[in-house]
Amino acid sequence: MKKVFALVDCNNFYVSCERLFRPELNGKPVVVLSNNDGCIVARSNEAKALGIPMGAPFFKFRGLLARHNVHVFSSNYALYGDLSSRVMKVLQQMEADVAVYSIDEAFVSLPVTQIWNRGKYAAELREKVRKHVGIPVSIGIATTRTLAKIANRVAKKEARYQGIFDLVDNRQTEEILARTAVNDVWGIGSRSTEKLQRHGIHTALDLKRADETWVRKHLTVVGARTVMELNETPCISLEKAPPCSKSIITSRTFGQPITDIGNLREAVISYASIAAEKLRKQGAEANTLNLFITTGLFDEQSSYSNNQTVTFPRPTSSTSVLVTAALQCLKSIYRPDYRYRKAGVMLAGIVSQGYRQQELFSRTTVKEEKPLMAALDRINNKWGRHIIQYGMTAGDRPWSMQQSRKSPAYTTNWQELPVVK
DNA sequence: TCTGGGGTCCTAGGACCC
DNA sequence: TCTGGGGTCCTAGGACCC
Repeated sequence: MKKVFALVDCNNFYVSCERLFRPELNGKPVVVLSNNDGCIVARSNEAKALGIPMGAPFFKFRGLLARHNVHVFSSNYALYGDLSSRVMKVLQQMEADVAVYSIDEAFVSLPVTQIWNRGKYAAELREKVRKHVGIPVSIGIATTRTLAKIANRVAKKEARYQGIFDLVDNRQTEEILARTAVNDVWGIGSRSTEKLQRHGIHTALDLKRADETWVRKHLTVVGARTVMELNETPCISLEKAPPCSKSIITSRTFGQPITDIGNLREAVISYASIAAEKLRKQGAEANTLNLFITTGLFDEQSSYSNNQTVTFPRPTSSTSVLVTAALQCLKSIYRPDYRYRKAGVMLAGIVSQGYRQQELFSRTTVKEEKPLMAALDRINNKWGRHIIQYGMTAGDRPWSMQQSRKSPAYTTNWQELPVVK
């Protein structure tokens, strides 16, 4: 029997999270900003209706937002992450095979027994999430993930379907594909869209019927897979539980440009520490660390970017080792007199600790360091990130983020619990 | 003044080996 | 005139996603 996928996608997720604790904002225009209050990354339907595009720079839309009384929030990832895991938990309780795809989306592979009953099953899913978490979701159902994405768009856009749309054995399928622009197909970005349009392919239906060899040649196997998926042959697979990620990046744009190496060092220490924490959370260790610094893409004539990689003699997750390596990199690529805007630490060559090969000759300090790192993580978890930090000086942090409109961490910090009056 | 952050996968090309 | 022919592994860069 054919598999059937349901793509469950939270509606305007970050906005819905904010509204959960500010119900008076339902029906009003709301947007959420990226780190540093840089871009608009989530919009309520009312904000979309005002013509605010996804990813728009905040400063360009300030006027419009003010004129229409749009509520603006800085991003609150502690809140969104917590609500996301609650949504995913509800899905997992439905005896389905759940592949979490992003913070606000999951592909649910329907249990065989529910395939004939899929409309009802989806409605039940949707209701459970609403009741237990309070976040509205839309569900698209189809025989491949690419088609489920398209079904989800329909569910979201057309109110009459009440948040659920089913493309399995649907006679309207071709009509819907004909109405879907090719750049709205999952996996087709702007570059591919250009190529396809030049070749006369404008809609999802055109792409479905496109010549496979041509697609393979110009869009590689990735594009060819998309065509197969449009033709109901599933070939994009997702790991249910990825063992551990292949790379970890921690990078930020600074609150203000930095020239001083002292400030840069502090930012780098902080990013390396966060990356090390992420690594330990997965029970993993990394082989290499890469540090990059840049003056930014939109900058004046004198721009400078550089990066450097260190490879460790053996994989590590120790904050002190990673911080030391990052600082060495910084020393060798730092050039004075530039206005730096961003820095980042990237860890790669990641292996889970269990897989690490035994070493014969190392007189490691690992034994003593493990409990230290565990204690560090415990304390920072309990009291908030970076209560304890490596070699930081107190005082100004010109590099730290600007987030002037952040909502409280309602669900993850005892100090910020919502109060019922 | 002001344009995010964190990932994945694929391909081409270089280095190296026999 | 006319450079061997495969392999493998690694890295950088492109494209895409949310």
